[in-house]
Amino acid sequence: MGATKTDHFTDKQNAIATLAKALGHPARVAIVDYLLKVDACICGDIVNELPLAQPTVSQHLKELKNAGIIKGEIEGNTICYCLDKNSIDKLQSYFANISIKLETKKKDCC
Amino acid sequence: MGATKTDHFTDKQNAIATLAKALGHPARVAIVDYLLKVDACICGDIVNELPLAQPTVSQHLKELKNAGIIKGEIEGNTICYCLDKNSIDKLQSYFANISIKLETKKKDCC
DNA sequence: AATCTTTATTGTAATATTGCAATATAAAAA
DNA sequence: TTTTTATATTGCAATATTACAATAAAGATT
Repeated sequence: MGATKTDHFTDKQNAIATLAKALGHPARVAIVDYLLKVDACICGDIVNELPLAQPTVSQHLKELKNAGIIKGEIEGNTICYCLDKNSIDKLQSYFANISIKLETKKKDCC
Repeated sequence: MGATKTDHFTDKQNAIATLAKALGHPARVAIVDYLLKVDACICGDIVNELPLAQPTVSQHLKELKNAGIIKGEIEGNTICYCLDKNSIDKLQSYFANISIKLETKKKDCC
């Protein structure tokens, strides 16, 4: 095998997994960090920021976009990619909820 | 190639990527959800909860543990795995920070 | 001790990911 | 229009992931 059985899990579980997976590579975390650092969407020099070749960066951007972490399109000679706050918030609230529930958990044997 | 160039990114980026990657599969999200739902650490029936064979579940648990999402050991006939609040909090604060920064961002072209 | 129960490990096949060179595409500049 | 600049796509090789059958390991039960 090797293919993930996504149809056996809930939509929410699949949604979280998709978002998390997109950030499961340091290059993509670095892209997110960069998009956050530069207070603009004209980010044509992501390639220069990363220790990766241009096609590789382009591929990572594509995956971030497919997962919904970033949005935007290219505009002429410059790309215009922004973080999608909606997706970030989904992740944030998912983990916040876990954290709160763990806080009030009685039995903690580990 | 195929190997990730982890040495070219910051420790924090690698740390976030490792945690996110561990949750980048719906089965592992389902395991986290289950560990949170059952208010105890004796969780010997995770296998019955998931649509996966026992070795596969064991492997996913191993990956969650390696990444630091869960902690614990087996105790006799029952496993005792708990969520590691520290890791969850790392993810939560990472995304919360992004969300806050996005909130106050001036230029949003997308 | 022999058996049962539970989890881990090994081996293997199928599939996915990562990375880049080469090339294509498309808008901007000359 | 030609050239430049910036990004995307294709094709391919190396590696990683996913899944499970078979088996091992180890504590619990009889």
